[in-house]
Formats: sequence, structure tokens, C-alpha cells
Amino acid sequence: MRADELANVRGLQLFRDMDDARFADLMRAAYLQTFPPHVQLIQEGDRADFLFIVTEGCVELFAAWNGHEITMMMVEPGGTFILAAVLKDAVHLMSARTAVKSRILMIPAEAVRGAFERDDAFSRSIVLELADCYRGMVKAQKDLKLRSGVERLAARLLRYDREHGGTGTFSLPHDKRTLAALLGMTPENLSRAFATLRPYGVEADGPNVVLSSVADLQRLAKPNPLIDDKAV
Amino acid sequence: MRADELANVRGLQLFRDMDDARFADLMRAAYLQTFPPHVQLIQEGDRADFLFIVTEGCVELFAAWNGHEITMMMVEPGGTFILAAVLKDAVHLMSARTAVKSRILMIPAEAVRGAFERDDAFSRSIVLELADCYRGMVKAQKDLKLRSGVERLAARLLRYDREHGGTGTFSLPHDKRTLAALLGMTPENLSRAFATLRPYGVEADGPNVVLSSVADLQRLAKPNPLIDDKAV
DNA sequence: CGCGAGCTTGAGCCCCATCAACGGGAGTGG
DNA sequence: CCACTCCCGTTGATGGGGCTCAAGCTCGCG
Repeated sequence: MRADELANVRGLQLFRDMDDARFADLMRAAYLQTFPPHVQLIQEGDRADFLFIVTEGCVELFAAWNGHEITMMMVEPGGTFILAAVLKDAVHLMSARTAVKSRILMIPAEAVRGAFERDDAFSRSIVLELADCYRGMVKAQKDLKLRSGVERLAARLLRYDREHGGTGTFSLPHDKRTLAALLGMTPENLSRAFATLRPYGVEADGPNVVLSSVADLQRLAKPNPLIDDKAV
Repeated sequence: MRADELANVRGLQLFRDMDDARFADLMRAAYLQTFPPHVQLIQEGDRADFLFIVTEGCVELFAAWNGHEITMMMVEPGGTFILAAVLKDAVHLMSARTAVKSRILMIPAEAVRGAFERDDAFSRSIVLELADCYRGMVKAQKDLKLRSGVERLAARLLRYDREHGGTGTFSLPHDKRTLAALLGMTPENLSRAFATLRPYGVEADGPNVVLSSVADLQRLAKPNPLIDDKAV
């Protein structure tokens, strides 16, 4: 692992407060690897052998049943996945694949559980990370059950804008096909949803979006920190 | 707190491995209280002051937005709620109300966090409990997005049957109105779903259900441990 | 006996999925 | 440089699942 990458990993919330020696132990056991786009990393039902941490790129968590497939979430740099399964020594409930070329840190599950037992700061960080994952899932559930497709898109666009500094201009972080899956709709419907939002000042040109009337959009989307804010 | 109740709480997975003195400290700070049906215990957006543990009865977690209300889950005896918010010292993402008369243990959030810091066995149990909550939410999400209403009902009936010993005869744990909300549908639609399942050997008479053709029902519901099994 | 709550049934509608066709941009090979 | 192809995104037509509104039904209870 390169020194700057190591420093990067060390700076993640999960490892920040960890004992130096323990962190070195963990990293010695870990693999940092680059994957091309659309490589499946894990398969639901398989045993959780590694904790995964995305350092570059983007990973899609998805699940399938009876022939359908759904996107559960996208994991961005700094994010972990499969933490709960690793801690429980259980099977994966979700599959994962790279959305784009990605650099991923893989820590053997056994090592994670060992560090969890021995390092108090690490176990605290793990709990906070797991609590964040849980709350993220609750918010996703609320978003899905309480809002219509158009409302979900509107709220998502406002969130992207906010995360980009609130300038009203930004690029979508995923292609529209992926965004549709993430929002729980078909690509066709996402397209129609964008069209529906045009009167609300949403101008989409390929991946580039301009929100020219944020207030109108907010009146429609009714954003709510208990659904839309990452930090809450 | 009565001695048998204390023993009951002590036996919960969360406290089983805890140090005796620490457990006594926690219980000294805690309140055990009985609530009538339909009492709201917490309101989403409020600060998490207590960890709640249901010892008798049943509690509904729900959320609201823009005038609609949805049921997130039902918490049964032995179950906890609001654990993530307590650990993060954050606001509730969900509201809670008693579904029936319920006996509930309330532990001040500060005391929970203190015990978490000081008692290794407790912090391990907390993490496992939190991991279970997370995985439960993932399964709920998969159930909702991957299956139709009829399929969700069929899978749920099979699960209730299994939990009652697989005899093919059991009583619904909630009234149908509540069951409908839990399955993410309206009461009208639940009623129609039961009618749809009649050709599959589902005989529902009030709260009493008989499954006379489990194999047929399974062919329809396609139960999957990664969605339906509590233990996985 | 009358009333109300919970449940069921029916009719109409809306949201969204599906299927199909089309346009345009990127990459490829001639 | 152009023709070809493939893939993504869009648009239209259609259908189904589920919601809403409304009425009827049954059972328990006063």
C-alpha cells in the first residue's frame, strides 16, 4: 500500500482513533486492490470473509429475488460495506459490484473481529459506523414508502445540490440508469420524472443539472432532515 | 422491579453476559413502566433520552411525512428500539406507540453509553443487537421492493406458521389493520390479498388462520432465508 | 334491539412497470 | 472521413398493482 493511501485510510472515521500498533496489524492483514467496472465483489448468501472499504470509485449494493434485481445503495469513497455480516460472522444479505473502476480495501473478517475485541477505540468507531448504516437504511425506507418517484427525485436533486455547495449547478454522480435503480424506479420512469420537474426549474442536459428555481422544487420535494440529511 | 421481571431482563441477549455490578447499576437508573394501548412513547425528531426494551406487549415504530404515515416495524417482547439514536446521541428517526397494553423498560441514554464504554461484554452484545437491527431493516427493504403485496402476505403467513411450530394453524399476532400497515398496504388491499390466497389453501377466519396447502403457498411466496429468516 | 368498529367488496383512478420504437452520441472499422 | 453499430436515454401506448372512495356486512357491546 502506498504511504498516501495508508494515510487516507488512517484518516477514515473508523480508524482515526485506533491504537497505532493495532492499525498496523490490521493493515498488514488487509488487501488493497483495484477492480475494473462491473466486477461482482460479493454474492448474497455467501459467508462474509472480508470487511470492504471503498477508497476510490463507487460500489453498488444490490439484491435479487425471483428474477428481479434491486439496488440497495451506492457506497462512495470512505464508506464501508458488509460490516454487520462481518461482525455477526454471518452470510451476506446483499451482493456488491463495482459501478466504476474502484480501489477497495479488504480486511479479513477475523482480523476485524479481533481488533474489535482488543481495541476499545476501534469498537466504539465500529458501533458509530454501524449505527450510521442502520440509520441510513431507515431513511432509505422512509424515502421509499413515503414519497412518490417524482418526489424522491426532487429531494435527491436538492441533496446533490446541497452537497455540491448549493450553487444550483452540479453533475449527477451516476449515470441515469444507475440513478433510476437507486431511486427505486425504471430508467423510463426517471426520464419522465425529469420531464415532470421541468416546470419546477430542473434543467437536465445529460449528466449536468441546473436548478433554476430551488424554492419551487423545495415546495414540491418537502425535504426533511430525518430523511434527507446524511449527518442526522 | 419485581424479581422475576429482573431475571427476565437479565436473560435478554443484550444483558446476558454483562458484569453483575454494571447490570445492577443500569437497572438502578432504569424505569420499568406499564403503558395502555395507543400511547405514543417517542416522537421522531426528538432527542433520544432513553433506550427502550419491550418486556410485555407490542410497540409499533412508525414515521410520517407530508401527512402520510407508515409503519416501520413492530417490536415484540425482548426487542429493543432506538438503540442507534441512543448510541449516537442523536434524534429519533422514527416515532413509537404501544399497539397493546405494554410493559417497557426505559434506560437513560447516558447510562447506556456509560455502560457501553466500561463493560466489554455489554458493548459486544450491543454491537450484535445493532447488527441484527440493521440486517432486519435490510430484509424489510428487500421484502418491500422485491415482492408484491400478495407475495409479502404469503411469505409472512409462512413465517408466522413456522414460528408457531409449523402446524399450519395459528393466530395473527396483530389485528388486520396493523398487519396491513406492517406489510406496507392498505386494509382493503390486505383483505383482497387474503382472498387471492384462498386458492392456495389459506383459510382466514378473523384472526385465526389455517394453511391447508403449505406447498402451494410456498410455490407462490418463494420464501428465502435472506429475506424471511429472523436468525440469518 | 340498535349502534359502531373492523372487515370486506366493488368501482374508478393513478402511479408506475412493461413493451416497443426512435434519436443521438461514442466507438469501430473501412 | 464516413458508414455502421451499439448503447443510452427519451417518448409513446398499454396494462396491472395498489390506492381511494363508498357502500355493505358481521360481530360484539351497550
